[in-house]
Amino acid sequence: MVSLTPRAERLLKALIEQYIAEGQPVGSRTLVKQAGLEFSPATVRNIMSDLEEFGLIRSPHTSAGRVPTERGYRFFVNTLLAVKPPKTWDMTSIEDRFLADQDPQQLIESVSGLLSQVTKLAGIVRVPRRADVGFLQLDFLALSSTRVLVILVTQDGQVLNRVIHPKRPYSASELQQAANVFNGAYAGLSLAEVRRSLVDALRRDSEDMQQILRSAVEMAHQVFAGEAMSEAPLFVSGESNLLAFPELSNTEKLRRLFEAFTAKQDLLHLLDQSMVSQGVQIFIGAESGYEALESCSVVTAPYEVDGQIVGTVGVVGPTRMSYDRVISVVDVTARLLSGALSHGLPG
Amino acid sequence: MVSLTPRAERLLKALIEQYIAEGQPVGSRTLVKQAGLEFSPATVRNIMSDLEEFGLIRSPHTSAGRVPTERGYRFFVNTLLAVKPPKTWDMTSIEDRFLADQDPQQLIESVSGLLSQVTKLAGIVRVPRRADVGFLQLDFLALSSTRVLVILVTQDGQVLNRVIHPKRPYSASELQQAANVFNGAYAGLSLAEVRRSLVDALRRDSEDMQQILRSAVEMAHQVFAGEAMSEAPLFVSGESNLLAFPELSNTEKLRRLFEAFTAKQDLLHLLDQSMVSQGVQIFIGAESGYEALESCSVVTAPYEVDGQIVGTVGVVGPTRMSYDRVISVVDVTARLLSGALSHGLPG
DNA sequence: CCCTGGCACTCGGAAAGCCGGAGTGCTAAG
DNA sequence: CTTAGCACTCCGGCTTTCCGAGTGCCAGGG
Repeated sequence: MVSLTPRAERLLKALIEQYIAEGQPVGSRTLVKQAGLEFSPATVRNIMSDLEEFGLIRSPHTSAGRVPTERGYRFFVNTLLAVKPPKTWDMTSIEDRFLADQDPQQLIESVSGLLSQVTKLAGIVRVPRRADVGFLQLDFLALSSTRVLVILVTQDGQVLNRVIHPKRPYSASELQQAANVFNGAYAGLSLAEVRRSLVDALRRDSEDMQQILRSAVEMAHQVFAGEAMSEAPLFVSGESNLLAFPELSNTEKLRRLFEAFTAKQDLLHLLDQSMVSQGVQIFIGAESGYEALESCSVVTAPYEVDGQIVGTVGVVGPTRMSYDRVISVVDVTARLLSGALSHGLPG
Repeated sequence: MVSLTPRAERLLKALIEQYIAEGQPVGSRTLVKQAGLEFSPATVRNIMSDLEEFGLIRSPHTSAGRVPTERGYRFFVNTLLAVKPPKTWDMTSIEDRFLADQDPQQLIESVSGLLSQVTKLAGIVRVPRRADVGFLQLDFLALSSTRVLVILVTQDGQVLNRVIHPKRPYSASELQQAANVFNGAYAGLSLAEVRRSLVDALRRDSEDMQQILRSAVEMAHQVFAGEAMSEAPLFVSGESNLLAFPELSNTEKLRRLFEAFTAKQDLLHLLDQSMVSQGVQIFIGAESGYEALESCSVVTAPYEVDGQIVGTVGVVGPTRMSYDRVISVVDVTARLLSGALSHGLPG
């Protein structure tokens, strides 16, 4: 870790803040004026020279001002940034969203929209991979003589449904009974485990299985084999906000970025990393390790249900973003979401 | 309607096809070469001059070639275009999607992705506004003593669920009974009508209502009052495909367009229009009436369930798109979707 | 020793000028 | 009516010029 004189730190902070605000390389003169520094441009130039040696800033070319490097941003967020609570205006618009009492599921999905609206960047939310969550119960509901609605409820309150066409008609009471037997047999496992058990049970095809359980297993298998189970558990919104940033508006990069949003693969991996530790995490530029996120930063924070981390919320924007604002927004959103989910479930 | 000499029509067709393929203004010389015309560039210039007077083509500037106007595209699709069935390759990739037996709901949502993949443009799907579809049945499922999962099934196979927290605990049989009574009372109405009835029933608060129905009405009301009911019934995918087109890559237009995709309002109105009549509809450029879709065309086709139009599939791309290909893809997709939905439901 | 004013230097970006090419419109001849 | 020829236009790309912003360095002053 580099150590700078207090003056150099002050300067760097002012420079980065200025650059975040304006998006233009900032020169010694403007920096003196803007930050109200008590020394001259020449001095500033000397200090800048040092900062450049440390790799914290660089000049795009000889006679432009300086812009922060990724390392500069990193130093900035690590040691120069005092994260304040969100502006009251932001705060209220976030809280409003959580006041409306909704389904956990709907709430989670809406959070990405919330984040994008408040930060004017792209909001992302990663929900638990379906296969990983706990199985709570299954129910069969006859829609007609040939169609049965299978409802799968997970322990975290997600509901999955699918219509299947069983081989023979079942009466309502048969279905009821089948569900009861099934729930008894598979209570407490994770969805992935249930799926595995189902495959086993079908393969064994044992005669000793109750007839009714057999039916249930066959029908349930159709749900657990469905692609809904392996769906990428990621919501993105407000991608179009990123079009407003000139540093991203140039064709190829933008293209890559948007494809990353659609493919979701990379983002998912990134958010997985962020789930291992608590609190806000920040990936600046290449730190994320994904080419598509080259000149972007990602700010994430995990949220939890009953003390257990289950997902992540976050924001994607250009490296030149208002880290203090974004960090506080992401942080408070994750907290409120955790609260809303943990509050809503027990009781 | 303008009437052109066969030669002029041939020329126009060749010009538009060339322009769609290359995206560059096309001049007399290249046109002669490319289309293998048996007359000279000078003649072509004369004819082009006529076409320009008719407003079918225009030159971006004096010494560029000609590009089609919106009117030109319109004439092209109306009278010059022979819509062929999709290329076999497209066809198989479409059919593959429909082979996988899925939920109607999942199928519908996946179609926008399908369209965008096949056409390399943005795919859109409009599903019935929730409030308009017919009510089929409601069910209550106890998750815990304080949480009840309400499952709402519509006649077209959509399933809506929501967790509510009733005032007092209900036993499974009470819930069962409540659902039965409720289903009997509201069978056959549209969701909007059900909602209205519920509000009425709650307002009247009449003593003569069965106790169990009262409970059902109260719980159901929480579902019908939820925002899921009024959700914009529109799916968009593959927006990022549009970044590949140079004519759209210029900042502000693109921005508008993407905002239209997020806001959904305009697209929804447009698709509403397309639902009134059968078959493929094409909105070229300003024809749609929405500024955001300025240099875009929209190709749509309604799909039906049991002979009733219930939604629309479509594609959004630059006015310079391969209309023949896109039209046939949209058409066949709508047909297959109708087939899959109508096939799956009865039985 | 550090700060500061001064100065020469560099470089990018805008403006201006200069082709070359592609394409047109017109005209006159076949 | 078609076509070859020709003059003309205008865009795009290229170079040139110029200006301004900003730097680095140096020498003088606190």
